[in-house]
Amino acid sequence: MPITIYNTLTRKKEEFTPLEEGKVKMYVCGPTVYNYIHIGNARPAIVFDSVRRYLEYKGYDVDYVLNFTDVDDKIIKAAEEVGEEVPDIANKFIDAYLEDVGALGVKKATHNPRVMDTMEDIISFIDTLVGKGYAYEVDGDVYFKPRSFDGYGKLSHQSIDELRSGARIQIGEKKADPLDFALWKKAKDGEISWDSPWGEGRPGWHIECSAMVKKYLGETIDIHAGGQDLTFPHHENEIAQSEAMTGKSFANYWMHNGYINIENEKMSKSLGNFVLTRDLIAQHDPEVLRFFMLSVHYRHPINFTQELLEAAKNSLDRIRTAYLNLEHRKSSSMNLDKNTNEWLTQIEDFKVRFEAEMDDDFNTANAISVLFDLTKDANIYLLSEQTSTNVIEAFQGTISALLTILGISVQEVSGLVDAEVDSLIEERNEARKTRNFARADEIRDLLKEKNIILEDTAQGVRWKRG
RNA sequence: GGCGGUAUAGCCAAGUGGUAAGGCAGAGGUCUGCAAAACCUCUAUCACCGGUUCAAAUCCGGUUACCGCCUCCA
Repeated sequence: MPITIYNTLTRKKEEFTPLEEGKVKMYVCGPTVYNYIHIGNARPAIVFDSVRRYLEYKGYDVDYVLNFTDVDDKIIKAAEEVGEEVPDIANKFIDAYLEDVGALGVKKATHNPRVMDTMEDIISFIDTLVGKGYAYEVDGDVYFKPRSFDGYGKLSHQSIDELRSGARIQIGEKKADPLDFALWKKAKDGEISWDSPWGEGRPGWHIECSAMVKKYLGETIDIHAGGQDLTFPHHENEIAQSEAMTGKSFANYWMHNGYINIENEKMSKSLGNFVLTRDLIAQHDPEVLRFFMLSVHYRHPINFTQELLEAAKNSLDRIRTAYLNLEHRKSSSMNLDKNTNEWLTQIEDFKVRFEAEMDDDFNTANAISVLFDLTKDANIYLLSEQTSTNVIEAFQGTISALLTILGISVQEVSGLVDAEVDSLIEERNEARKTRNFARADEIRDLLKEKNIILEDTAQGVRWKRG
């Protein structure tokens, strides 16, 4: 089955065909590193990481580039406020970003380019655009002229004349046309700056991505992704810059994830309802947050509340509990032939169904529902009086493999507990044999306080951490 | 004004022509010494109006509500 991707450019789901067989060039717009990331920033990180994981699962070699915007007004402002240098602020929040998304199960990108390290490429990119007549310099600033680029508006599906009404010229800007946007900004006094053919200054926001894509992935890439709000103007401008530069198609598939609301309201500073990823994962299992994000289709808006996160935890626990119960059953299983092949075939079917859902524009919500169906089947299998080791292992292997595509672990707990706990469990077993249930319950309560939950089964006592 | 999104059970959420997946929460039952886990059963005329069709949550027209982008906010 081919993978289909909803392409913002065409507003249709399209069959995915990479430029080069077996390889995917993918670029995701990363954060401006001036603060800890909020959960709205976490969404694209998680969503596109799962896209990447699935592509890799399907055998593609994915070159995954995620940039850091480390030179920008907001960073300069943040640096001024705390009296630190821009690079120090950037370094600090890049580290924090990597730590946060790492906890969320996001794989490391192939490359994490930074603006400061790409300066030469950016400057020469701008220089070429000026030379080709797509951009012009005014008093140390350089602007791009969207009107000089034919396809402007094709991503956001806006006609250039409609856009005009929204555009405006801010004080201090010297644009010839309100639509023009900055490629290079002249340095203000004391501001961090780089030397260029137009004097001291720094790059505009959009140009970095065009330059980085070209540098790390080439003139045309397969997938370009980011948050919905980046469609216009950021991605539209990237297309204009890059295609003006190369005369070639910039990206074949454009993917955009939907927004997150907090308690049904937009996250905003004025409402004071920013939820930092860092704070959240300090209190909750980060993978629960990831599971929560993936339980909604990536293009749809998602509403965040503590209650919904709690519900997501309970949902994920259902899958994880089944995995642990399978584990417990392993020791009392043997290699049986009866019905084994039927079960193995059935398990394989779930995998096929899961893939079909992921093939359909990465429908993780439906893929998760397949995981629940698989879980149910596993639970039903565990009702059998006799179980076969290879079926148990097939269930476990499949649950684990499919969760891994989503970037979530089964959270295997070690089968060992400390000696004291062990002897208590042993004592309780003896107590139960002699029908001393008062003592048995006492021990169960005692261990519960230690966050160890005992469950009696036909195959003996089973324990897990609460 | 331009472009776009969303409206499905108490809650979350799939589903774009063939009679409503899945999860959470809740109720009853089975199992259990009691629990837990699990299993079984139960809970929707899909925002509203009209149309097309043998058949619509799904297509068309209209209405309402909420939201996003058009301001370097993922």
